[in-house]
Amino acid sequence: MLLSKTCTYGLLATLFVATQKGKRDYVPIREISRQLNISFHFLTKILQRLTTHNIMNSHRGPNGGVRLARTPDQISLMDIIEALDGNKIFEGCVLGLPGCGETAPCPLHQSWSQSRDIIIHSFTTANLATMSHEIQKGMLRISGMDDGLTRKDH
Amino acid sequence: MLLSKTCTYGLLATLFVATQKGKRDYVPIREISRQLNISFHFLTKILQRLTTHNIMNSHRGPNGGVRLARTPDQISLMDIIEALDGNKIFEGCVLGLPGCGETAPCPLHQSWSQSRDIIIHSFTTANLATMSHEIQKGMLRISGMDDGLTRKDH
DNA sequence: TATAATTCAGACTCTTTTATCTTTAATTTA
DNA sequence: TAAATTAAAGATAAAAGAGTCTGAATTATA
Ligand code: FES
Ligand code: FES
Repeated sequence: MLLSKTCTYGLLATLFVATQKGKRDYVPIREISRQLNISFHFLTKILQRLTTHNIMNSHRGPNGGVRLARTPDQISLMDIIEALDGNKIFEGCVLGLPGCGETAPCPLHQSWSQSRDIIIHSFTTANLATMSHEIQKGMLRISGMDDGLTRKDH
Repeated sequence: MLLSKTCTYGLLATLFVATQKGKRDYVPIREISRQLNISFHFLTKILQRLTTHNIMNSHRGPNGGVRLARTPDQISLMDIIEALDGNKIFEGCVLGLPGCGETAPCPLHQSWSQSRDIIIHSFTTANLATMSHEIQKGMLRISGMDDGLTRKDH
């Protein structure tokens, strides 16, 4: 997998929170967990990291939860990916050779670097504002990942 | 990482064997291990799997080792990737949602599926024959991955 | 036939990722 | 102030991936 589970959960949760904009101040983690069918405690850890990376704000107590720390148009998908998976996942040679570059390319370099640039570009330019609009219009989905398993800790 | 370590080692080893074409019949795994700085026992397991998938032939005893089971132009990188990482790594939604497709795309579907097609296409069309030629001409490299660590089991 | 070279096979360890559970601290509301 | 709600923090467990080790089986060759 390109992205870790931690990262995909973090992206989905952030997108979900973005769609809740205006409905309330903070979104409880427990509700995100239930809506997206992600383990509550696992999700808590992920959102903690997003909080320390200044992507989310959190608040305890009744009516607490998490909210976006910045306006949605100032948060790109890449921000979230870097916070959770680090900024090294797109670096380096796909074959593990040291020093990926044109001077000493590996057999896959040409095709890989081309794809990689496309991915990086789209992840960097895609921000939460435009995406949450499309989600709200029903053009994109962020759920439907129910795997039939029941989790105890929702 | 897109490809597992098992898979990258398998690709490098196969490319190395392809460049040895003509020099000898079978290439000993121990020599591949030394040349590419990959743990001998780990590599042995990887090549066993390539043997059962009919990508390699193996031979025991003195002058034994592995060789390509088919001519290099009949083995694509995708053959090796599928044998080692399975054919599911390019399937499915990058966000883990069920049923990746145009009818119910996730927010990343557009950019991801585009890059994915490029990668799949290049891995499928790239075969060992053309690559080993370029490696032998010094245009592409498959080694240089020495990480400074000394492995005990070369 | 003895010996050395080599793959084959399985069990085992170590590390990282993923997930769960429990306790603590902060906050609101009544 | 008491009770309810919620995130924070930490300990632990389960699963998968990566790597190691030992011994057995096979083969060429002297
Ligand atoms: S050198 Fe291998 S991907 Fe660039
Ligand atoms: S639906 Fe997510 S990548 Fe296709």
